[in-house]
Amino acid sequence: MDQKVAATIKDPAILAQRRAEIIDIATRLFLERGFHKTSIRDIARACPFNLASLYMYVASKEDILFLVAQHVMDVKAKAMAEVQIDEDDPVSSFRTAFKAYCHIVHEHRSHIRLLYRELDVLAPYRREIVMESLSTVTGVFEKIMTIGISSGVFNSSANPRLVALDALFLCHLWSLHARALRSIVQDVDRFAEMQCGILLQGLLVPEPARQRRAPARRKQPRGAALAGN
Amino acid sequence: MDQKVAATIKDPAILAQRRAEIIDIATRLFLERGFHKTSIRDIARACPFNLASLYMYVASKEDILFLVAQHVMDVKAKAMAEVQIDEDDPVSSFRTAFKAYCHIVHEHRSHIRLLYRELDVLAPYRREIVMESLSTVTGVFEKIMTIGISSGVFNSSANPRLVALDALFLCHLWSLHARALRSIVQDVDRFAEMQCGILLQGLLVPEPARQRRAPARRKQPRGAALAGN
Amino acid sequence: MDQKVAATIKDPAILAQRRAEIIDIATRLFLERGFHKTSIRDIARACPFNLASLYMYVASKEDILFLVAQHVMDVKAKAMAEVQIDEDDPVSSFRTAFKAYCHIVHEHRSHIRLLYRELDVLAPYRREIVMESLSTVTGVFEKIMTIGISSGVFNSSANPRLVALDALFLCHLWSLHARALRSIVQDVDRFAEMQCGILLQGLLVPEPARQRRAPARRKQPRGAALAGN
Amino acid sequence: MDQKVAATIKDPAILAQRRAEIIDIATRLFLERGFHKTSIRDIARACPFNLASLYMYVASKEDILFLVAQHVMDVKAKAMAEVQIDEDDPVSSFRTAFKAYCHIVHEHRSHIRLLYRELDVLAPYRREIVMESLSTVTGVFEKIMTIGISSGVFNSSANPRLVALDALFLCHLWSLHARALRSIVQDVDRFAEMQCGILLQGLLVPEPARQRRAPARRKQPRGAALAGN
DNA sequence: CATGAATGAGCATTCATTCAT
DNA sequence: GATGAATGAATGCTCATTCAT
Repeated sequence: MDQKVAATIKDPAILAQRRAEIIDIATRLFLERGFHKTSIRDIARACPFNLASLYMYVASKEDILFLVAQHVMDVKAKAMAEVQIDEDDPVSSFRTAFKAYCHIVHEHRSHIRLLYRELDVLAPYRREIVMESLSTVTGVFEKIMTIGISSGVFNSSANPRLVALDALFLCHLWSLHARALRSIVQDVDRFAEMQCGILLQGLLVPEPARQRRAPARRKQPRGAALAGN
Repeated sequence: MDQKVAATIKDPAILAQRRAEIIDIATRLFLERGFHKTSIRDIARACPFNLASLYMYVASKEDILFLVAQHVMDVKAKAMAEVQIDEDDPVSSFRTAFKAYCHIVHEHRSHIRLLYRELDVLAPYRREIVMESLSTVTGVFEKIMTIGISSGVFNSSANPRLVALDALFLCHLWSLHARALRSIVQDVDRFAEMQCGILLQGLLVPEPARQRRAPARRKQPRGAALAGN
Repeated sequence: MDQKVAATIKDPAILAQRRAEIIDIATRLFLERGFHKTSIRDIARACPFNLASLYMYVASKEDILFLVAQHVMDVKAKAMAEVQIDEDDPVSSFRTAFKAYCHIVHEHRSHIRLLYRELDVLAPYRREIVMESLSTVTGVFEKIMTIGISSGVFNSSANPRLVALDALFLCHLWSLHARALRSIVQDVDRFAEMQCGILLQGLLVPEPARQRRAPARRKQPRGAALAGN
Repeated sequence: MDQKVAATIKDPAILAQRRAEIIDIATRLFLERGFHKTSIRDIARACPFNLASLYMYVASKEDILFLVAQHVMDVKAKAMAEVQIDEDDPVSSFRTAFKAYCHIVHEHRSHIRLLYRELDVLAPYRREIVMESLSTVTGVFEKIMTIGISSGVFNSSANPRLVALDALFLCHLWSLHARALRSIVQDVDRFAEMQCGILLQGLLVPEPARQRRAPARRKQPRGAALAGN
């Protein structure tokens, strides 16, 4: 993971350890004040080594952001990789994966916000390297979708990759629009269930079961309709 | 929209015109290099007036970002307000609104990315002012949902506000992950249709039509899972 | 008094009135924030006329300080000129003048501090013009001294002009070292008396009356000696 | 003396040397053009190091003024501390101290003027730190006065602290009003003698020696005037 | 391998003053 | 005579980075 980031130091063990420290400290500071308002001096000050030394493990401030971004993605990917998924039952698999990812998002909600905010600082090729880590997550959903479609459980018109992306970002909502969501759902579990329900069942009531109450066209929606959920 | 941003100038006509120029230029530069890497000097250099004059129309660099953000939101809100929606048919209303918003997002895709990136620079109270503009869009979806639910077309278990937020965000995907999407869908129209399809119909094939190929292994009945908790 | 300050305006009546306004406002602002931290815009903002108009009555920021300084000196000089002095009795004249000037200093203590602080901003020739106003005050003391010396009441070895300057500045102490004085004397009246006493009587006990209590050489001064006053 | 002024540098020797250079240069510039008209760039330009380096030794422009002020006070205090004073003879002690301080004032006359002018720029707590150095000087006079009073040489009605302040200020006159004094006394020595004479002996001719030429007109007996109230 | 010192380039903002109308 | 708009020139300060030791 550290390829692409040049160092003046030779010993890989020291390098790894120092970088871990840098990542840890920088992440904390970037979260607190953002990338641009955190100076390299701020980072060095919090490090157990010198500002000049820092430049032995890292070649520029951008490098640090890259390392931090990669680390965040790594942690998320690993967490997702550990989720046990029963491939035999696509529906419950989907649910499990969705809920799991929601929890991961919840746990790293500020990191995700950080990435959405600061990733554009990176050179395009690095941005892409970071973004590619997403495939660990989308891959899970894609696989489930493909299985589900071929087994006839999932709508064959749904594009697995698009659905995977949707799933991913519907979870990210919890991090990106926390404020707006707070008035709708209080905890992640409920959020995960609701989102998953919408995604799986869709909004439409299935034709046969539908009974139009129309011609009702009142502007004021019925209390019951709103309270029903 | 210009309230909350102080100016040293008196003539409102000049103020409006100059600010329009500033917003235009700043938007372009912020998109190119980001807010922090764009200096006030860069902006002034591209303006037909002096750096000191710039401060007659705007009191700080943050003001400019605020103006830009408000402008972007305004344009989007106005475009959305012009969409004709037939309230009698919630489903087609939803589709129309969704597609319309997708197109708006498409047209302003870079601006939206800008907002996601730089909004955190603003003072919280200003961030909120900007975010409140979203209600113009979510409001449309919320209303459609409420009508649809009360008329029995939409699933009564769906929370209108959450769905509205989902719709919005599913459209934003087009802006935020254009790159990842490019390999899946080529044009907005198709994107809009697919997303709208997923949202409306869900991923599950309706029970009666389904023929399970694999041996059933459900942990709990599907309906129960949604209604439960 | 307004000579030496150029104006673009012709009508002397308007000029005088406007300048009076400017002096008033500028004095207030200079006292509050000092000369350098008061911008010409600050002054104009508090004026009933425009910043550009201000430049019709005054040619530069320095001009304003000059006007203010002259005004302050003028007011003090006039106040001193009104003091009734009985030339027949030099001692009581001296006392009266001293006390009167102490009160004037007290009344304008912040203005005096302002002058001590900011006068060096003025071009030397202007500084001198302002300083010359002091002669109104020193003149009073000089005259009293001269009379007193020739009538044998005052020590003929005392230089009238030096004494006059001393008297003046011993009064200024009240303005310049207010802080240090606060723990010694509370009100001007007492201060005036004490200072005047020292100046008139000197510190030495007249030879004939003196009785040395020596050889006492204790490091701790006697409580009585300190409490005696 | 350098406490209270933060630095980014670690080596105290370099810090001390650089600060000495800064103090030296800044003092010169502040004297020439005043604090506000001297820019940090002006100072840096005259320094053997860079503008950015300057900020390694000093954290703000105010710091520099503080350092300069402290230095001036320090030098004066040290010079005063070296004056040999014979406590057995308060009168000659007073004279020695007074003359010594006059010479110190003479040597640093421009620095004293600088302090009177610019000290108000400092934050109050720093102004106080600087002013407290005055006690080194006033302390000397106070002590002499106290001894002199208790041994009956000095007028017991004189407040030692006020006299100390007066002595100080009467010396400062040489710095603050050099111009006005030039026509009265040419050199410091003569000035010191005259001032000291006035202060010690007072203006009044002792009663027994006095021969009034004018008809007496006293409003109240002299002694009463001093003791009264 | 480590670090203290150093710096060129840059930043947001302000201000006294002028001038066309 | 009055004023709104405009600006050239500074100002105090910061920062990512380098390099001699």
